[in-house]
Amino acid sequence: MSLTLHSSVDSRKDKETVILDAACRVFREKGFHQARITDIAQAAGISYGLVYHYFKSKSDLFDAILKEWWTGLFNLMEKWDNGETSVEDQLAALVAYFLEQYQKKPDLVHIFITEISRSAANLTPARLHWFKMFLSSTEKIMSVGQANKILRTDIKARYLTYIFLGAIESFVSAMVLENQPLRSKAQKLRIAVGLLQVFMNGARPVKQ
Amino acid sequence: MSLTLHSSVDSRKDKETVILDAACRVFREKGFHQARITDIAQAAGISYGLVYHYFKSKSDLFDAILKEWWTGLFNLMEKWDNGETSVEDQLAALVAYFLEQYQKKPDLVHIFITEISRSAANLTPARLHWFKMFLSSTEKIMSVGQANKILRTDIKARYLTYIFLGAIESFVSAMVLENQPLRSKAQKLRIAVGLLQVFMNGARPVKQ
Amino acid sequence: MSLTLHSSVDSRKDKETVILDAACRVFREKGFHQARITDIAQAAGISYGLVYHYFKSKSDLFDAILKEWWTGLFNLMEKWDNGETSVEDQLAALVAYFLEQYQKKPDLVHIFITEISRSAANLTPARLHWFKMFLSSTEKIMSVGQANKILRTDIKARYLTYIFLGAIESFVSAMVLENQPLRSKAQKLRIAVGLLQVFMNGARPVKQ
Amino acid sequence: MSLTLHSSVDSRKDKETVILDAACRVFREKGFHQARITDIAQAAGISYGLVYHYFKSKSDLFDAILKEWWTGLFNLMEKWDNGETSVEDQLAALVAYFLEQYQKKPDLVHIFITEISRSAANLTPARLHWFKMFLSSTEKIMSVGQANKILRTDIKARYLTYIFLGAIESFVSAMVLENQPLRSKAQKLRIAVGLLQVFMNGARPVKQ
DNA sequence: TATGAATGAGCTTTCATTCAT
DNA sequence: AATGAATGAAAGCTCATTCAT
Repeated sequence: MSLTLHSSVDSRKDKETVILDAACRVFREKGFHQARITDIAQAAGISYGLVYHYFKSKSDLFDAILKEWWTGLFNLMEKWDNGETSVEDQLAALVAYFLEQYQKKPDLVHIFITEISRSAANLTPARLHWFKMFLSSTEKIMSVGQANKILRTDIKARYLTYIFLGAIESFVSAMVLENQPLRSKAQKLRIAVGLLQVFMNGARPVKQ
Repeated sequence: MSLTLHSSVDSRKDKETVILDAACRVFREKGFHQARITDIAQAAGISYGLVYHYFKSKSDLFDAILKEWWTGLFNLMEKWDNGETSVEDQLAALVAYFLEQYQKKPDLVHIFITEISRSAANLTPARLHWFKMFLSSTEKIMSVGQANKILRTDIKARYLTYIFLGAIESFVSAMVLENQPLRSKAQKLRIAVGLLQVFMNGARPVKQ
Repeated sequence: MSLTLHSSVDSRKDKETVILDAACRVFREKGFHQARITDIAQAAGISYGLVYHYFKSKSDLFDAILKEWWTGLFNLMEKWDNGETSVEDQLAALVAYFLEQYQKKPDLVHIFITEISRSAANLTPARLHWFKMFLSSTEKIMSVGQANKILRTDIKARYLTYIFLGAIESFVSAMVLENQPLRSKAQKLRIAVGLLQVFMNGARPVKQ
Repeated sequence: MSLTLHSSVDSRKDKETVILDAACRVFREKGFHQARITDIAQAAGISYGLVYHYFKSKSDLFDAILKEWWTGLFNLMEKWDNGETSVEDQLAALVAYFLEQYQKKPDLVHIFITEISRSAANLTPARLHWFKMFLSSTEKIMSVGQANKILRTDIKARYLTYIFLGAIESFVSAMVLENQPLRSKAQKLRIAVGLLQVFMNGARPVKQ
């Protein structure tokens, strides 16, 4: 009996995951507004009515997907609150997070880029809140980098933030568009290092 | 009489322009799919029926907006066919085009970025065609830059293209998001130079 | 001056006729509801606004077309009120009227058949009124024919009416469909005679 | 359990039938173009959205109605391919089919006449295809009748086809218009025989 | 849990009609 | 007389969401 219950709970989690994965795929393919619940249900191999058994609404389902993204990201960033991690390491860790996520869930990264980062103007208040928190945290890193003279100061910290995220996003978008998989750990490292190098080179202080 | 006729022709053009401008604004605010004809008509101060007097459909209206963008861009790029312009100058001209357009029509630039560049996966065939032509042309510039040893070759020309465009887009997106106006010619130049510098620095060949 | 006025009146008539002819063509091609004022104006070589200068509405324009039809038909039939014309001659005259009209204005006949005769269930009260008057008059002829023993009585006069008109309509429809012109007077006569013969043969009293 | 499943399947069929019947009624009353989905839904006692749950579009719904008509008709006619049925019997069977259908589904017959037979000029390609097949098959019967000297040859087989179908249609139209029900089998037979007689008499070869 | 029937708000588009010029 | 800009009612269709089974 208890086994049944347990497996039933697991089954709930499993089904939720199946739906979330399907939704991820469909949201990435069509975008939030163009994605239909029917599409998601079909992709998950269930009836569309069942989606509402697990999620309150389309919006709710979307937020559940985003939650995964933000949880991972803020878990990572809150470790830096003690100030012991170098700017380079923090930026490297950010790049690494994007690439790791891209490896595990490319759709999730793509959704973040297109539906959040690139659509910031139209976000719901809750979604905007998380995004702004993320921007602020990244901007703080840039400010420290400027204070430490490893980043140029003739471009505002917020702009450096945009450039940095833009570079990551471009790279990832490109890989999505080209359908490029991240095969080995080595390859991931090489790209991460290259990407960071391009940014740090580009953003290093100019000799007057 | 000729004046009347002339002003009548102008009136049609004027109204078309009013609609196009309103559409530009609304498409930027809400995105193509979320923008309603009613919104556009309201923004233009006319009834929704009139939109269809000037444009065949919502899609047609959108294409009319894009046409302006592509016309300007390809007019610029076809001058380089003779091979007499340096890679740096071509890239600088591209940056300048984006910034100039952003100054004149920030919404247009934003639409290009969000609806074309960042949504390439869902474009209509016609729209994809133009975008791919643009990508190819830019990639060709990067290839020449690599051949001339002013751009690193450990990153594929197509990826350099994405990074370059991504940097421009990030910058412009940031300005859109921050509602940052481009006040003086000097400011525009400074940003363009800075942006190009960041890219060229970041993308310059690595000493082995 | 008076010449000018006169020619102006003529010009009004002319333009009205042009519109009526165009409308006839378009109504026949598309049916009343599918015909657009724009189509008619285009067919007439004028702007759609001008149609409303000559006719109050689309419905009004349609009625103006029908008026031509009914006027001719009732002009013909009222001559028979004195009872001096034989049943055969009356039926022959009816056939002749349809064929003549078909020769002069095939579209008009087609409109009568499809929009009035075959759509009797949906007519406006005014249009239904005229149609019912025509049916009654024709039925009266059939009744006389039955009384005179030249038409079978085992089929109600009203049904004979439908068959008779149905035969004419079939023939004319066929000619319309096959795009068959009525070339000579002789040909017209031959068809009229044949058609009448088919009906009279078919409808003649059965020997018990 | 199996009962529940079965009744569920039935329920889908039932609802489809309810919609088809309602559509039949409305299409007959207003014609295809004037019939609104709302009308059909109202007639079926459901919401308009549900119509789209069962049928892809208004056109699709219309075709579903026509399919019933053509299926019955071609099932009947393909039995004659072996050439063993006499011309009279074939024509009689056609008349009978129209009358039987009229008895069961008068709206269906009316729709065929007004929307297909009488509107052949504006049919969609698919609809025209079926209609032309039917015309050809009927024309073939007439040709055989002419070869067998039981039908006059001074009228082309195709024209005889039009007259024959026109006679049936007139009759049926009349019954529709007069709201005349077909009460008994005997009555149906009498009308069928009368109708065929009228045609065969009218179309029999003329003695020279 | 699971299904899909049922609903209706909401969107694009068409087109008769009006009216300023 | 003549044009076509302007309006808005009306219709087809989509799809998130609810709910009976």
